[in-house]
Amino acid sequence: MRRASGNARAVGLRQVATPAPLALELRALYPSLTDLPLESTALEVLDVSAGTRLFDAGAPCAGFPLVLEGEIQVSRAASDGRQLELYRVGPGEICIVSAAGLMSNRPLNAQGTAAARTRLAMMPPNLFARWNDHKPFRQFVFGVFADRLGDLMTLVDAVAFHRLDERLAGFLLERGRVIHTTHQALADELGTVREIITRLLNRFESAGAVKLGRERIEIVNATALQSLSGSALKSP
Amino acid sequence: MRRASGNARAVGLRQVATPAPLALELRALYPSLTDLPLESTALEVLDVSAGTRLFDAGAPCAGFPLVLEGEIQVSRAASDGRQLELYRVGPGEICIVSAAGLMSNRPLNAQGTAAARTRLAMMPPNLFARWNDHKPFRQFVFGVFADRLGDLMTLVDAVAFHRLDERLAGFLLERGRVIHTTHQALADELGTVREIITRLLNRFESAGAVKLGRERIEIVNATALQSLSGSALKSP
DNA sequence: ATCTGTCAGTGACGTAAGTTACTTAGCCCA
DNA sequence: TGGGCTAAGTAACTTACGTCACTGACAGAT
Repeated sequence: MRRASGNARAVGLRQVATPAPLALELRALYPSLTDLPLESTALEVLDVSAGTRLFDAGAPCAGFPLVLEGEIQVSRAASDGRQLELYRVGPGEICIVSAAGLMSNRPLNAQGTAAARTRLAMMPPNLFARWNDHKPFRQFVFGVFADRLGDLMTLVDAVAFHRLDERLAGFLLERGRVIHTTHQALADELGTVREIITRLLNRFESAGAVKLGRERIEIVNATALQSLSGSALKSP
Repeated sequence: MRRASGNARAVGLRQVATPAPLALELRALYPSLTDLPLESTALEVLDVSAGTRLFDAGAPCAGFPLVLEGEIQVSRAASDGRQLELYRVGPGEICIVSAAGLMSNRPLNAQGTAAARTRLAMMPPNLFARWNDHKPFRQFVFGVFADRLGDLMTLVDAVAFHRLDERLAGFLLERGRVIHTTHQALADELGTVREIITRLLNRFESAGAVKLGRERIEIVNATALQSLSGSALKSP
C-alpha cells in the first residue's frame, strides 16, 4: 500500500499522480474513463496476494476499486463461520457493494477478498461522486449495477428454492472441465460446510459425472452433471 | 387503465398530459421531480385493486412506477408455487427491479403485485432515461437503489443462514402488534409453504408470544418473540 | 525418511423443513 | 340455518442439511 506524495500545488500545478502507463491500462479496461482526467488524479494502486481482505462488512467504503488484474470475491459471512459468495469482480468489472456504499454513505454490507493475486486502483470516494457526473462513466457503472442486481436475484432464488446438489452441479459446470479448488472453498462459495461438499461430490463421482483428486475436480460427463443440476441456473 | 389522448403537437404545442393536481401530488411524494417538466409529459396513471399483477419476471420493463397510494410487493416465484418477497414499494419509494430493467434493457427478474389498492403513475422508459440526466432525480434513484441493495443482501443472508422460525418472528415484529393476514400470505413472503407457517405460529402461541385468530395474529409478548427471532435482522 | 499441516473421507446422529392427505373451524350469503 | 367457500389445524412421514468426532492421505519442509 503506497500513497502518492509530493506537493505539486506548491508550484501552482495540479498534482500529477497517475503515471501514463497506468492511465492507459485503466482506459483499456474501463473505456468509460476515456475522457476523464486520470492523469491529474491520485489513484492509489494496491497489489495484494490471494486471500487478502480488501474490505469488511460494516466498515465504511474506503474507495471504488478498479481491478487491473486478478479477482475480488465478494461474500457474506455468517456468525457460525459459514460464508456465501455473492459475486466476483474481475478486470474491467465493478463492485456494486462498493458503489452502493459510496452512493448511500452507509457501511458496506459484504466483505471483499482477493481470490487470487490482484492488482487494483482505488478511486477515492469524493472522486467517485464527482466522476458520476460524467455520463459515460455513470452509464457504465449503473448498467453493471443493474446486471449484478439480476445476478443477486438469481442467487436469492437459488438459495431459497434449490437444493445444494443442484447448485453445486451448476456451479461446477460454470468452472470449466477441470477445476482446481478445495472443498472448503466450494463450501464458502455456496454457503455450506465442507463435509456436505465432500458428500455431494462423492455422489457425483458415483454417478459417473466427475472424477475427484486432491484439490482437483474433473468433469467427465457434463450431461450427467447438467441433469443433476436440474438446470437450476435459469434467471427469470 | 387509461391512456392520455389528444394530439397537441398538431397545433405546435407540446402535449400537456399531466394535470396540475397530479403533478403537485407527484412532487410532494417525489421531491426530486421538482424541476422536471412534469406538466408537459404524458404519464399514465393506473388505479388497481389488491392482487393485481403489475409486471412479470421475464417481461421487459414497461415503465418506471411512481407509487401515489398503496403498495407494490415485488417477489420471486419458484416453479413449485412457492414465492419469496424481495421488497415492497410504497408512496415516494422506487422499484429497483424496474430501474434495473430500464437501465440494462433486460427482462425483469422479479414480479410485481399490488399488495393493496394501489394508484401509481408510470414513467415511460425513454423518459426515465432522459430524466436520469437530471442530477437530483438521478441521485434520488441511485441512493434508494443502493439502500435496497443492502436490504437484498440482508435477505440473502437471512435465507442462507437463518432458520424459518427466526425469520418469521422477526417478520412479525416488523408488522406491529396486531397483524391481519393469512398464513398463506406469510408463507409467500418468507418463501415457504402454509403448513410450516401454521406449525411455527402454533409454537409461538404455545410459547406465549402470540395469540392467533382467523386472519389475525396478535403479539402478546414482543420480548419473547424477539428472543425467538434470535435478532436475526441485523444488517451487516 | 519423518514430521507437520492441510485436505479429504466417513458414519452416526439430530433436526428443520417440505409433503401428503386429511379434518375442522369460521364466515358469507342465500 | 344450512350450503359452500376459504383459512387453519394436524399428524405421519421423508429428506436435505448440518454437526460431531474422528481417521486417513498427501505434499512440502526439515
